[in-house]
Amino acid sequence: MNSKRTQAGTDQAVAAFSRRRISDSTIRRLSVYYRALGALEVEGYHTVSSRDLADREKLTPAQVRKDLSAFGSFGTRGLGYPASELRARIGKILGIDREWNVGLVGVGHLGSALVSYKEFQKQGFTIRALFDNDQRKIGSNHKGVIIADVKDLAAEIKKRKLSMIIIAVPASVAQPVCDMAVQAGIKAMLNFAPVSLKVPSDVVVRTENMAMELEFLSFQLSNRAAKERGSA
Amino acid sequence: MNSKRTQAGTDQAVAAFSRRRISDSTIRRLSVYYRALGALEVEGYHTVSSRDLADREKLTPAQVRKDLSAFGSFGTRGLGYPASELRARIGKILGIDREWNVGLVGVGHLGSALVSYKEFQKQGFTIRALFDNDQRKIGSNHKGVIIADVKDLAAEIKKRKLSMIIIAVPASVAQPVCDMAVQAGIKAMLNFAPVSLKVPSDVVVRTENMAMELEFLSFQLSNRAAKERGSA
DNA sequence: AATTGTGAAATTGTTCACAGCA
DNA sequence: TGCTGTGAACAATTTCACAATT
Repeated sequence: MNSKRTQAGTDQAVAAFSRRRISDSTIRRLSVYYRALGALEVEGYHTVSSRDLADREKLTPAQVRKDLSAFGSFGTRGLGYPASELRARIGKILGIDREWNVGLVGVGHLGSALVSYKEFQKQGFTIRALFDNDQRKIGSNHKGVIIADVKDLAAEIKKRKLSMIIIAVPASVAQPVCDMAVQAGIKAMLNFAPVSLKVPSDVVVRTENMAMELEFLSFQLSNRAAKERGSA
Repeated sequence: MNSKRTQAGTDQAVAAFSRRRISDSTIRRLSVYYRALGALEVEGYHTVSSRDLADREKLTPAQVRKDLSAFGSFGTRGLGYPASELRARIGKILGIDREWNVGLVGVGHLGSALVSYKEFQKQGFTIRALFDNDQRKIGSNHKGVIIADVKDLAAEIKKRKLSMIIIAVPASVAQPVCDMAVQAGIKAMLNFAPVSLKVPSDVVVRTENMAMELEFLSFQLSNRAAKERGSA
Protein backbone atom coordinates (compact mmCIF):
# COMPACT_ATOMS: atom_id res chain seq x y z
CA MET A 1 0.00 0.00 0.00
CA ASN A 2 2.56 2.58 1.02
CA SER A 3 3.97 3.35 -2.41
CA LYS A 4 7.19 4.93 -1.23
CA ARG A 5 9.09 3.33 -4.10
CA THR A 6 6.44 3.84 -6.76
CA GLN A 7 7.36 7.27 -7.97
CA ALA A 8 9.96 7.07 -10.73
CA GLY A 9 13.20 8.74 -9.81
CA THR A 10 16.01 10.16 -11.88
CA ASP A 11 18.74 8.44 -9.94
CA GLN A 12 17.22 5.79 -7.79
CA ALA A 13 19.63 3.17 -9.02
CA VAL A 14 22.39 3.93 -6.55
CA ALA A 15 19.93 4.22 -3.71
CA ALA A 16 18.38 0.89 -4.67
CA PHE A 17 21.75 -0.78 -4.20
CA SER A 18 21.73 -0.29 -0.51
CA ARG A 19 18.06 -1.08 -0.10
CA ARG A 20 17.81 -4.53 -1.61
CA ARG A 21 19.82 -7.64 -1.81
CA ILE A 22 20.75 -8.24 -5.44
CA SER A 23 21.46 -11.81 -6.46
CA ASP A 24 24.39 -12.86 -8.60
CA SER A 25 22.02 -14.24 -11.21
CA THR A 26 20.34 -10.86 -11.51
CA ILE A 27 23.70 -9.17 -12.13
CA ARG A 28 24.60 -11.82 -14.69
CA ARG A 29 21.33 -11.20 -16.52
CA LEU A 30 21.86 -7.45 -16.41
CA SER A 31 24.93 -8.05 -18.57
CA VAL A 32 22.77 -10.11 -20.89
CA TYR A 33 20.18 -7.35 -21.18
CA TYR A 34 22.91 -4.84 -21.82
CA ARG A 35 24.12 -6.82 -24.84
CA ALA A 36 20.63 -7.59 -26.09
CA LEU A 37 19.69 -3.91 -25.92
CA GLY A 38 22.74 -3.02 -28.00
CA ALA A 39 21.68 -5.51 -30.66
CA LEU A 40 18.03 -4.41 -30.55
CA GLU A 41 19.03 -0.77 -30.96
CA VAL A 42 21.02 -1.69 -34.05
CA GLU A 43 17.95 -3.49 -35.36
CA GLY A 44 16.06 -0.20 -35.05
CA TYR A 45 14.10 -0.68 -31.84
CA HIS A 46 13.35 2.53 -30.05
CA THR A 47 11.37 1.01 -27.22
CA VAL A 48 11.56 -2.61 -26.12
CA SER A 49 9.15 -4.60 -23.98
CA SER A 50 10.13 -7.10 -21.34
CA ARG A 51 8.87 -9.71 -23.80
CA ASP A 52 11.22 -8.53 -26.54
CA LEU A 53 14.16 -8.99 -24.22
CA ALA A 54 12.87 -12.25 -22.80
CA ASP A 55 12.21 -13.89 -26.15
CA ARG A 56 15.65 -12.99 -27.34
CA GLU A 57 17.42 -14.49 -24.35
CA LYS A 58 15.13 -17.40 -23.51
CA LEU A 59 13.89 -15.87 -20.29
CA THR A 60 10.43 -14.88 -19.08
CA PRO A 61 9.08 -11.33 -19.31
CA ALA A 62 8.40 -11.41 -15.57
CA GLN A 63 12.02 -12.25 -14.89
CA VAL A 64 13.19 -9.28 -16.93
CA ARG A 65 10.82 -6.93 -15.14
CA LYS A 66 11.76 -8.22 -11.68
CA ASP A 67 15.45 -7.84 -12.41
CA LEU A 68 15.09 -4.29 -13.64
CA SER A 69 12.67 -3.23 -10.94
CA ALA A 70 15.29 -4.03 -8.33
CA PHE A 71 17.11 -0.89 -9.49
CA GLY A 72 14.23 1.46 -10.20
CA SER A 73 11.36 2.08 -12.58
CA PHE A 74 12.82 2.43 -16.02
CA GLY A 75 9.79 1.60 -18.16
CA THR A 76 6.46 3.12 -19.11
CA ARG A 77 3.31 1.10 -18.53
CA GLY A 78 1.61 0.23 -21.77
CA LEU A 79 4.72 1.09 -23.76
CA GLY A 80 7.86 -0.63 -22.61
CA TYR A 81 11.40 0.55 -21.98
CA PRO A 82 13.33 3.17 -23.95
CA ALA A 83 16.08 1.00 -25.47
CA SER A 84 19.04 3.31 -25.46
CA GLU A 85 18.24 4.92 -22.14
CA LEU A 86 17.73 1.56 -20.45
CA ARG A 87 21.02 0.37 -21.88
CA ALA A 88 22.82 3.39 -20.47
CA ARG A 89 21.16 2.84 -17.10
CA ILE A 90 22.25 -0.77 -16.97
CA GLY A 91 25.76 0.23 -18.02
CA LYS A 92 25.84 2.61 -15.10
CA ILE A 93 24.53 -0.02 -12.69
CA LEU A 94 27.19 -2.46 -13.87
CA GLY A 95 29.81 0.23 -13.46
CA ILE A 96 30.93 0.05 -17.08
CA ASP A 97 30.22 3.71 -17.74
CA ARG A 98 33.90 4.32 -17.07
CA GLU A 99 37.38 2.96 -17.75
CA TRP A 100 38.81 0.16 -15.65
CA ASN A 101 42.55 -0.46 -15.50
CA VAL A 102 43.23 -4.15 -15.60
CA GLY A 103 46.44 -6.10 -15.06
CA LEU A 104 47.04 -9.54 -16.56
CA VAL A 105 49.38 -12.06 -14.98
CA GLY A 106 50.71 -14.92 -17.08
CA VAL A 107 51.40 -14.09 -20.72
CA GLY A 108 51.13 -17.64 -22.05
CA HIS A 109 48.84 -18.87 -24.81
CA LEU A 110 45.65 -17.89 -23.02
CA GLY A 111 47.02 -14.67 -21.54
CA SER A 112 48.21 -13.46 -24.95
CA ALA A 113 44.83 -14.22 -26.46
CA LEU A 114 43.10 -12.21 -23.75
CA VAL A 115 45.31 -9.19 -24.42
CA SER A 116 43.96 -9.14 -27.97
CA TYR A 117 40.39 -9.77 -26.91
CA LYS A 118 38.38 -6.93 -28.41
CA GLU A 119 35.33 -7.24 -26.15
CA PHE A 120 37.32 -6.14 -23.11
CA GLN A 121 38.38 -2.86 -24.65
CA LYS A 122 34.94 -2.32 -26.10
CA GLN A 123 33.42 -2.53 -22.60
CA GLY A 124 35.96 -0.17 -21.09
CA PHE A 125 38.32 -2.75 -19.60
CA THR A 126 41.85 -1.75 -20.59
CA ILE A 127 44.75 -4.07 -19.96
CA ARG A 128 47.42 -1.65 -18.81
CA ALA A 129 50.00 -4.03 -17.41
CA LEU A 130 51.29 -7.51 -18.17
CA PHE A 131 53.26 -9.74 -15.85
CA ASP A 132 55.21 -12.96 -16.23
CA ASN A 133 58.01 -14.81 -14.49
CA ASP A 134 59.76 -15.91 -17.67
CA GLN A 135 62.95 -13.86 -18.09
CA ARG A 136 62.72 -14.25 -21.86
CA LYS A 137 59.36 -12.50 -21.90
CA ILE A 138 60.05 -9.81 -19.31
CA GLY A 139 60.85 -6.48 -20.91
CA SER A 140 59.40 -7.41 -24.29
CA ASN A 141 56.61 -5.41 -25.83
CA HIS A 142 53.34 -7.26 -26.26
CA LYS A 143 50.66 -5.36 -28.19
CA GLY A 144 52.06 -2.09 -26.94
CA VAL A 145 52.40 -3.13 -23.30
CA ILE A 146 55.75 -4.01 -21.76
CA ILE A 147 55.77 -7.30 -19.87
CA ALA A 148 56.92 -6.69 -16.29
CA ASP A 149 58.38 -9.12 -13.79
CA VAL A 150 55.67 -10.64 -11.63
CA LYS A 151 57.88 -9.75 -8.65
CA ASP A 152 56.95 -6.14 -9.26
CA LEU A 153 53.23 -6.90 -9.26
CA ALA A 154 52.47 -4.97 -6.07
CA ALA A 155 54.44 -1.90 -7.11
CA GLU A 156 52.91 -1.81 -10.57
CA ILE A 157 49.37 -2.28 -9.26
CA LYS A 158 49.78 0.90 -7.27
CA LYS A 159 51.71 2.81 -9.91
CA ARG A 160 49.25 2.04 -12.71
CA LYS A 161 46.17 2.20 -10.49
CA LEU A 162 44.98 -1.25 -11.51
CA SER A 163 41.64 -2.18 -9.96
CA MET A 164 41.25 -5.70 -11.33
CA ILE A 165 43.63 -8.44 -12.34
CA ILE A 166 43.23 -11.40 -14.62
CA ILE A 167 45.07 -14.53 -13.52
CA ALA A 168 46.21 -16.70 -16.42
CA VAL A 169 49.06 -18.59 -14.77
CA PRO A 170 49.44 -22.34 -14.12
CA ALA A 171 47.34 -23.72 -11.26
CA SER A 172 50.40 -24.26 -9.06
CA VAL A 173 51.26 -20.57 -8.82
CA ALA A 174 47.78 -19.06 -8.93
CA GLN A 175 47.39 -18.79 -5.14
CA PRO A 176 50.73 -17.01 -4.56
CA VAL A 177 49.95 -14.56 -7.37
CA CYS A 178 46.50 -14.02 -5.87
CA ASP A 179 48.02 -13.37 -2.43
CA MET A 180 50.40 -10.78 -3.83
CA ALA A 181 47.54 -8.99 -5.54
CA VAL A 182 45.43 -9.01 -2.38
CA GLN A 183 48.38 -7.60 -0.43
CA ALA A 184 48.61 -4.81 -2.97
CA GLY A 185 44.95 -3.93 -2.43
CA ILE A 186 43.28 -5.59 -5.42
CA LYS A 187 39.59 -6.27 -4.71
CA ALA A 188 38.53 -8.07 -7.91
CA MET A 189 40.05 -10.89 -9.93
CA LEU A 190 39.15 -13.01 -12.88
CA ASN A 191 40.87 -16.36 -12.46
CA PHE A 192 41.49 -18.80 -15.30
CA ALA A 193 43.58 -21.24 -13.28
CA PRO A 194 41.66 -24.41 -12.38
CA VAL A 195 41.86 -23.90 -8.62
CA SER A 196 39.58 -22.14 -6.16
CA LEU A 197 41.45 -19.22 -4.71
CA LYS A 198 41.35 -18.30 -1.03
CA VAL A 199 40.74 -14.59 -0.54
CA PRO A 200 39.47 -12.30 2.24
CA SER A 201 35.74 -11.66 2.18
CA ASP A 202 36.10 -8.17 0.74
CA VAL A 203 37.73 -9.50 -2.42
CA VAL A 204 35.62 -10.83 -5.32
CA VAL A 205 36.94 -13.66 -7.44
CA ARG A 206 35.31 -15.16 -10.51
CA THR A 207 36.89 -18.43 -11.58
CA GLU A 208 36.53 -19.39 -15.19
CA ASN A 209 37.28 -23.05 -15.61
CA MET A 210 37.00 -24.04 -19.23
CA ALA A 211 37.64 -27.73 -18.67
CA MET A 212 34.73 -27.69 -16.24
CA GLU A 213 32.47 -26.34 -18.94
CA LEU A 214 33.37 -29.25 -21.20
CA GLU A 215 32.73 -31.61 -18.30
CA PHE A 216 29.28 -30.10 -17.99
CA LEU A 217 28.65 -30.85 -21.66
CA SER A 218 30.10 -34.31 -21.23
CA PHE A 219 27.64 -34.98 -18.42
CA GLN A 220 24.72 -33.82 -20.51
CA LEU A 221 25.72 -35.99 -23.46
CA SER A 222 26.27 -39.03 -21.26
CA ASN A 223 23.01 -38.44 -19.45
CA ARG A 224 20.97 -38.11 -22.61
CA ALA A 225 22.61 -41.20 -24.05
CA ALA A 226 21.69 -43.12 -20.90
CA LYS A 227 18.10 -41.97 -21.18
CA GLU A 228 17.86 -43.19 -24.77
CA ARG A 229 19.20 -46.59 -23.82
CA GLY A 230 16.49 -46.72 -21.16
CA SER A 231 18.70 -47.77 -18.27
CA ALA A 232 17.03 -50.13 -15.77
CA MET B 1 9.35 -45.05 4.98
CA ASN B 2 9.61 -47.23 1.92
CA SER B 3 13.38 -47.41 1.66
CA LYS B 4 13.55 -48.51 -1.92
CA ARG B 5 16.62 -46.36 -2.47
CA THR B 6 18.34 -47.12 0.83
CA GLN B 7 20.30 -50.21 -0.05
CA ALA B 8 23.72 -49.36 -1.47
CA GLY B 9 24.25 -50.62 -4.99
CA THR B 10 27.32 -51.28 -7.06
CA ASP B 11 26.11 -49.32 -10.01
CA GLN B 12 23.23 -47.19 -8.92
CA ALA B 13 24.74 -44.12 -10.51
CA VAL B 14 23.29 -44.68 -13.95
CA ALA B 15 19.93 -45.67 -12.52
CA ALA B 16 19.89 -42.55 -10.36
CA PHE B 17 20.17 -40.46 -13.51
CA SER B 18 16.73 -41.38 -14.65
CA ARG B 19 15.17 -41.28 -11.22
CA ARG B 20 16.01 -37.81 -10.03
CA ARG B 21 16.22 -34.38 -11.46
CA ILE B 22 19.82 -33.21 -11.16
CA SER B 23 20.37 -29.46 -11.05
CA ASP B 24 23.01 -27.67 -13.06
CA SER B 25 24.64 -26.42 -9.88
CA THR B 26 25.05 -29.99 -8.66
CA ILE B 27 26.80 -30.97 -11.88
CA ARG B 28 29.01 -27.92 -11.63
CA ARG B 29 29.97 -28.87 -8.09
CA LEU B 30 30.66 -32.45 -9.13
CA SER B 31 33.42 -31.06 -11.34
CA VAL B 32 34.71 -29.15 -8.36
CA TYR B 33 34.76 -32.26 -6.18
CA TYR B 34 36.52 -34.17 -8.93
CA ARG B 35 39.35 -31.63 -8.94
CA ALA B 36 39.51 -31.36 -5.16
CA LEU B 37 39.73 -35.14 -4.82
CA GLY B 38 42.65 -35.20 -7.23
CA ALA B 39 44.48 -32.64 -5.12
CA LEU B 40 43.60 -34.38 -1.84
CA GLU B 41 44.86 -37.70 -3.18
CA VAL B 42 48.17 -36.05 -4.03
CA GLU B 43 48.28 -34.69 -0.50
CA GLY B 44 48.05 -38.28 0.72
CA TYR B 45 44.41 -38.55 1.73
CA HIS B 46 43.05 -42.05 1.49
CA THR B 47 39.57 -41.26 2.75
CA VAL B 48 37.97 -37.83 2.76
CA SER B 49 34.97 -36.58 4.69
CA SER B 50 32.29 -34.30 3.34
CA ARG B 51 33.84 -31.68 5.60
CA ASP B 52 37.27 -32.07 4.01
CA LEU B 53 35.76 -31.37 0.62
CA ALA B 54 33.51 -28.61 1.88
CA ASP B 55 36.24 -26.70 3.69
CA ARG B 56 38.45 -26.81 0.66
CA GLU B 57 35.82 -25.41 -1.68
CA LYS B 58 33.93 -23.07 0.63
CA LEU B 59 30.79 -25.19 0.68
CA THR B 60 28.90 -26.93 3.48
CA PRO B 61 29.35 -30.62 4.32
CA ALA B 62 25.60 -31.13 3.90
CA GLN B 63 25.80 -29.73 0.40
CA VAL B 64 28.54 -32.16 -0.53
CA ARG B 65 26.61 -35.11 0.86
CA LYS B 66 23.37 -34.09 -0.85
CA ASP B 67 25.11 -33.71 -4.18
CA LEU B 68 26.77 -37.09 -3.97
CA SER B 69 23.74 -38.90 -2.58
CA ALA B 70 21.82 -37.96 -5.72
CA PHE B 71 23.92 -40.56 -7.53
CA GLY B 72 24.24 -43.27 -4.94
CA SER B 73 25.88 -44.12 -1.63
CA PHE B 74 29.59 -43.79 -2.07
CA GLY B 75 30.69 -43.28 1.51
CA THR B 76 31.00 -45.23 4.71
CA ARG B 77 29.24 -43.92 7.81
CA GLY B 78 31.70 -42.99 10.48
CA LEU B 79 34.57 -42.97 8.02
CA GLY B 80 34.04 -40.86 4.95
CA TYR B 81 34.55 -41.45 1.26
CA PRO B 82 37.38 -43.43 -0.35
CA ALA B 83 39.17 -40.65 -2.21
CA SER B 84 40.34 -42.36 -5.33
CA GLU B 85 37.24 -44.48 -5.75
CA LEU B 86 34.94 -41.51 -5.29
CA ARG B 87 36.96 -39.58 -7.84
CA ALA B 88 36.60 -42.39 -10.36
CA ARG B 89 32.86 -42.58 -9.67
CA ILE B 90 32.43 -38.86 -10.25
CA GLY B 91 34.51 -39.10 -13.40
CA LYS B 92 32.15 -41.76 -14.64
CA ILE B 93 29.08 -39.72 -13.74
CA LEU B 94 30.51 -36.72 -15.58
CA GLY B 95 31.25 -38.95 -18.54
CA ILE B 96 34.96 -38.15 -18.53
CA ASP B 97 36.02 -41.78 -18.15
CA ARG B 98 36.47 -41.84 -21.88
CA GLU B 99 37.82 -39.81 -24.82
CA TRP B 100 35.72 -37.07 -26.42
CA ASN B 101 36.47 -35.89 -29.92
CA VAL B 102 36.13 -32.15 -30.07
CA GLY B 103 36.15 -29.76 -33.02
CA LEU B 104 37.15 -26.12 -32.73
CA VAL B 105 35.85 -23.46 -35.08
CA GLY B 106 37.73 -20.18 -35.38
CA VAL B 107 41.49 -20.42 -35.09
CA GLY B 108 42.09 -16.82 -34.01
CA HIS B 109 43.89 -15.65 -30.88
CA LEU B 110 41.51 -17.37 -28.50
CA GLY B 111 41.02 -20.47 -30.63
CA SER B 112 44.76 -21.04 -30.92
CA ALA B 113 45.16 -20.67 -27.18
CA LEU B 114 42.47 -23.27 -26.58
CA VAL B 115 44.22 -25.77 -28.86
CA SER B 116 47.23 -25.60 -26.57
CA TYR B 117 45.16 -25.71 -23.40
CA LYS B 118 46.53 -28.62 -21.41
CA GLU B 119 43.52 -29.13 -19.14
CA PHE B 120 41.36 -30.25 -22.04
CA GLN B 121 43.65 -33.09 -23.04
CA LYS B 122 44.19 -34.01 -19.40
CA GLN B 123 40.44 -34.51 -18.96
CA GLY B 124 40.07 -36.57 -22.10
CA PHE B 125 38.88 -33.83 -24.45
CA THR B 126 40.90 -34.10 -27.62
CA ILE B 127 40.70 -31.42 -30.26
CA ARG B 128 40.70 -33.50 -33.43
CA ALA B 129 39.68 -30.92 -35.97
CA LEU B 130 40.16 -27.20 -36.55
CA PHE B 131 38.10 -24.97 -38.81
CA ASP B 132 38.46 -21.47 -40.15
CA ASN B 133 37.22 -19.42 -43.08
CA ASP B 134 40.53 -17.64 -43.69
CA GLN B 135 42.11 -19.07 -46.86
CA ARG B 136 45.57 -18.24 -45.50
CA LYS B 137 45.00 -20.50 -42.52
CA ILE B 138 43.21 -23.35 -44.26
CA GLY B 139 45.48 -26.29 -44.97
CA SER B 140 48.15 -25.19 -42.50
CA ASN B 141 49.20 -27.41 -39.66
CA HIS B 142 48.43 -26.11 -36.18
CA LYS B 143 49.86 -28.17 -33.33
CA GLY B 144 49.59 -31.29 -35.43
CA VAL B 145 46.06 -30.66 -36.66
CA ILE B 146 45.35 -29.42 -40.19
CA ILE B 147 43.01 -26.44 -40.33
CA ALA B 148 40.02 -27.30 -42.53
CA ASP B 149 37.63 -25.00 -44.35
CA VAL B 150 34.59 -24.22 -42.21
CA LYS B 151 32.50 -25.10 -45.27
CA ASP B 152 33.45 -28.72 -44.68
CA LEU B 153 32.33 -28.59 -41.06
CA ALA B 154 29.41 -31.01 -41.49
CA ALA B 155 31.46 -33.56 -43.45
CA GLU B 156 34.35 -33.48 -41.00
CA ILE B 157 32.07 -33.75 -37.97
CA LYS B 158 30.83 -37.05 -39.33
CA LYS B 159 34.16 -38.27 -40.62
CA ARG B 160 36.03 -37.57 -37.40
CA LYS B 161 33.13 -38.51 -35.13
CA LEU B 162 33.20 -35.22 -33.28
CA SER B 163 30.70 -35.05 -30.44
CA MET B 164 31.29 -31.50 -29.23
CA ILE B 165 32.42 -28.29 -30.83
CA ILE B 166 33.99 -25.17 -29.44
CA ILE B 167 32.89 -21.96 -31.12
CA ALA B 168 35.58 -19.27 -31.08
CA VAL B 169 34.47 -17.17 -34.03
CA PRO B 170 33.33 -13.51 -34.09
CA ALA B 171 29.81 -12.87 -32.78
CA SER B 172 28.45 -12.10 -36.24
CA VAL B 173 29.08 -15.60 -37.60
CA ALA B 174 28.51 -17.65 -34.45
CA GLN B 175 24.85 -18.46 -35.20
CA PRO B 176 25.49 -19.71 -38.77
CA VAL B 177 28.36 -21.88 -37.52
CA CYS B 178 26.12 -23.18 -34.76
CA ASP B 179 23.36 -24.00 -37.25
CA MET B 180 25.76 -25.96 -39.45
CA ALA B 181 26.92 -27.97 -36.47
CA VAL B 182 23.36 -28.71 -35.38
CA GLN B 183 22.53 -29.83 -38.90
CA ALA B 184 25.47 -32.21 -38.75
CA GLY B 185 24.13 -33.74 -35.54
CA ILE B 186 26.24 -32.03 -32.87
CA LYS B 187 24.48 -32.06 -29.49
CA ALA B 188 26.91 -30.07 -27.33
CA MET B 189 28.76 -26.80 -27.84
CA LEU B 190 30.97 -24.49 -25.87
CA ASN B 191 30.46 -20.99 -27.20
CA PHE B 192 32.91 -18.14 -26.66
CA ALA B 193 31.14 -15.67 -28.92
CA PRO B 194 29.24 -13.00 -26.96
CA VAL B 195 25.80 -13.94 -28.30
CA SER B 196 23.17 -16.35 -27.08
CA LEU B 197 22.79 -19.09 -29.65
CA LYS B 198 19.43 -20.47 -30.71
CA VAL B 199 19.43 -24.27 -30.76
CA PRO B 200 16.84 -27.07 -30.65
CA SER B 201 16.00 -28.31 -27.17
CA ASP B 202 18.05 -31.49 -27.53
CA VAL B 203 21.26 -29.50 -27.98
CA VAL B 204 23.22 -28.19 -24.97
CA VAL B 205 25.11 -24.93 -25.26
CA ARG B 206 27.32 -23.34 -22.64
CA THR B 207 28.21 -19.75 -23.41
CA GLU B 208 31.38 -18.42 -21.90
CA ASN B 209 31.36 -14.66 -22.02
CA MET B 210 34.55 -13.28 -20.58
CA ALA B 211 33.55 -9.63 -20.89
CA MET B 212 30.48 -10.49 -18.84
CA GLU B 213 32.68 -11.84 -16.08
CA LEU B 214 34.57 -8.56 -15.91
CA GLU B 215 31.24 -6.73 -15.84
CA PHE B 216 30.29 -8.82 -12.85
CA LEU B 217 33.47 -7.73 -11.10
CA SER B 218 32.86 -4.15 -12.14
CA PHE B 219 29.42 -4.27 -10.54
CA GLN B 220 30.85 -5.63 -7.32
CA LEU B 221 33.53 -2.97 -7.14
CA SER B 222 31.08 -0.18 -7.92
CA ASN B 223 28.60 -1.53 -5.43
CA ARG B 224 31.12 -1.80 -2.63
CA ALA B 225 32.41 1.67 -3.37
CA ALA B 226 28.86 3.00 -3.17
CA LYS B 227 28.38 1.34 0.19
CA GLU B 228 31.57 2.86 1.59
CA ARG B 229 30.51 6.32 0.46
CA GLY B 230 27.22 5.71 2.23
CA SER B 231 24.89 6.79 -0.57
CA ALA B 232 21.68 8.49 0.58
C1' DA C 1 -5.10 -2.32 -25.50
C1' DA C 2 -0.73 -2.91 -24.00
C1' DT C 3 2.71 -3.31 -20.74
C1' DT C 4 4.98 -2.17 -16.36
C1' DG C 5 5.80 -3.01 -11.38
C1' DT C 6 5.07 -5.98 -7.63
C1' DG C 7 2.97 -8.71 -3.78
C1' DA C 8 1.78 -13.55 -3.33
C1' DA C 9 2.27 -18.33 -4.80
C1' DA C 10 5.03 -21.85 -6.61
C1' DT C 11 9.20 -23.84 -7.31
C1' DT C 12 13.88 -24.81 -6.70
C1' DG C 13 17.98 -25.07 -3.98
C1' DT C 14 20.36 -25.19 0.62
C1' DT C 15 20.91 -26.23 5.37
C1' DC C 16 19.46 -28.58 9.56
C1' DA C 17 19.17 -32.24 12.42
C1' DC C 18 19.11 -36.76 13.38
C1' DA C 19 18.48 -41.87 12.53
C1' DG C 20 21.43 -45.45 10.91
C1' DC C 21 25.69 -47.62 10.56
C1' DA C 22 30.82 -48.70 10.70
C1' DT D 1 32.34 -42.06 18.52
C1' DG D 2 32.30 -40.11 13.82
C1' DC D 3 30.36 -39.40 9.70
C1' DT D 4 26.99 -40.62 5.98
C1' DG D 5 22.42 -40.32 3.94
C1' DT D 6 18.15 -38.06 3.94
C1' DG D 7 13.44 -36.19 5.17
C1' DA D 8 11.92 -31.92 6.88
C1' DA D 9 12.62 -26.95 7.58
C1' DC D 10 14.21 -23.03 5.64
C1' DA D 11 15.89 -19.70 2.17
C1' DA D 12 16.29 -17.98 -2.33
C1' DT D 13 14.61 -17.49 -6.84
C1' DT D 14 11.23 -17.61 -10.33
C1' DT D 15 6.67 -17.31 -12.03
C1' DC D 16 1.91 -15.86 -11.61
C1' DA D 17 -1.56 -12.73 -11.75
C1' DC D 18 -3.33 -8.40 -11.47
C1' DA D 19 -3.75 -3.42 -10.17
C1' DA D 20 -1.79 0.70 -12.03
C1' DT D 21 -0.71 3.51 -15.85
C1' DT D 22 -0.16 5.34 -20.44
